[in-house]
Amino acid sequence: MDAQTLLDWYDANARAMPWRVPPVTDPMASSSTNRRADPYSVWLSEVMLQQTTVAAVRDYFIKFTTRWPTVTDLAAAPDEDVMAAWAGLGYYARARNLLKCAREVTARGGRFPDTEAELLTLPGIGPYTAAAIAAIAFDLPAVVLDGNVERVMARRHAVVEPLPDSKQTLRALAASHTPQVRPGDYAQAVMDLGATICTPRNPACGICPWMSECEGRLAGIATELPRKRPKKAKPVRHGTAYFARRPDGAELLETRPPKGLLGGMLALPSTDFSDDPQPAPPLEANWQIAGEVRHTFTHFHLILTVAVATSAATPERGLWVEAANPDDLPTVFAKALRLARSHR
DNA sequence: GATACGTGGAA
DNA sequence: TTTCCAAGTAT
Repeated sequence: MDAQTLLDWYDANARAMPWRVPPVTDPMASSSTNRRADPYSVWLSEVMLQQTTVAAVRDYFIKFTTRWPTVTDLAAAPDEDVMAAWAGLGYYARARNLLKCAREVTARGGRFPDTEAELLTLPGIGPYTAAAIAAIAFDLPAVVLDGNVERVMARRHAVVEPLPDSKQTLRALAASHTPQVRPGDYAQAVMDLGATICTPRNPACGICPWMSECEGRLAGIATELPRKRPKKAKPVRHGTAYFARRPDGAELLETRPPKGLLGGMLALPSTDFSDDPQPAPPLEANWQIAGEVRHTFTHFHLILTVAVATSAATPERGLWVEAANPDDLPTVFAKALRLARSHR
C-alpha cells in the first residue's frame, strides 16, 4: 500500500523536533501504547508553522512552552507579553488569534476539542490546522492538505492544472492516500517528505520512497510541479518612523492599532506606509534624519525614513519606556530602533 | 475568488 | 539584487 511505504520511510527518517513525539517503531508496541504529542504542543507548533519554516519556529516554540507550559497558562498571559514573545516571527494576527483561542479553550475547561469540525470553529484554526491537530494529536484520519502535500500530490499524480484551481483535485488525491492505520504518523510523514525530499527546487527523486510510482517523475515533469499562477509585483511604499528620546534616556514607543499591518505590536510612532505618507511626529521637536531602513512585507517593499529627536515635551501619543528591547518589536521596527540608537 | 498579512534563507 | 517561497487564515 502506498501509505505504508511512506510510514516505513518515516519510521527510519523522522526528523526530531521539539514538538514532536518520535514514531514508535517497536513491532511489539500496540497502537494503544503509541504516545501522541499533547494537543497544546501540536496546536502551538502548527500555528507557528503556518507559512513559516521549521528553523524559524524552533526557538519560539521552546520559548513559549517554557514560559507558558499549558494552554491555561497562555490564556492567563497579558496580551503585551505574548505579542512581544511573538515579535520577529511574523503574521501577527496569528499571535492575536492564539490568545483568543487559548482563552476560548480555557473557558471550555482547558481541553482542546478532538474533532475537526469543533477545532475549525476556534480562532486561527483553519482547514489545514484543524486537520493537522485531529491527525497528529488525536490520530484521526483527517485529510491534511498544506503546501507540502499539494506539491507531493501534484507530482505523484502529474497534476498539471495550476494552483489554486487544482486545489480540490489535490485534496481528493490526498484523501485517497490517507490511511486508517497510523493516520497521525502518515500526516507527518507526507509533510516531511515534501520538506526534505519532494522539495520545491531540486527534489531528491533518486531517494524518494515513492520514486517508482510517481507519475510526475515518470513523465519527467516533477520538478516543474505544482504549477502556479504568476504573482503580482510588489509596489514600493514609503513612511517615517520617529524615535524620540527624553533627556533621562526614556524612549517613546506606541502600541499599533489592534488590526491590520503589525496590528497590536509595540512599535516606534510612525506615519502610514503609502505612496505619499503624511508627516505625523508624536511630539514637536527638532527632528533629524538618522537614515533609512528597507524592508519587504508580503505585498509591498517599504522604504522607512528614521527620524530622531531629544525632547522632554509631552507626546500626543505613545508611551515613554525606560529600556525598549528591539526584540520585542516587529523586525522592521527593530531595525529602525537600532539605526536610531546608533545615530549620534 | 481575491486580497491582506512577515520574515529570513536559498538560489 | 531580486525572486521565490515555508506545515495558512481571515475577510
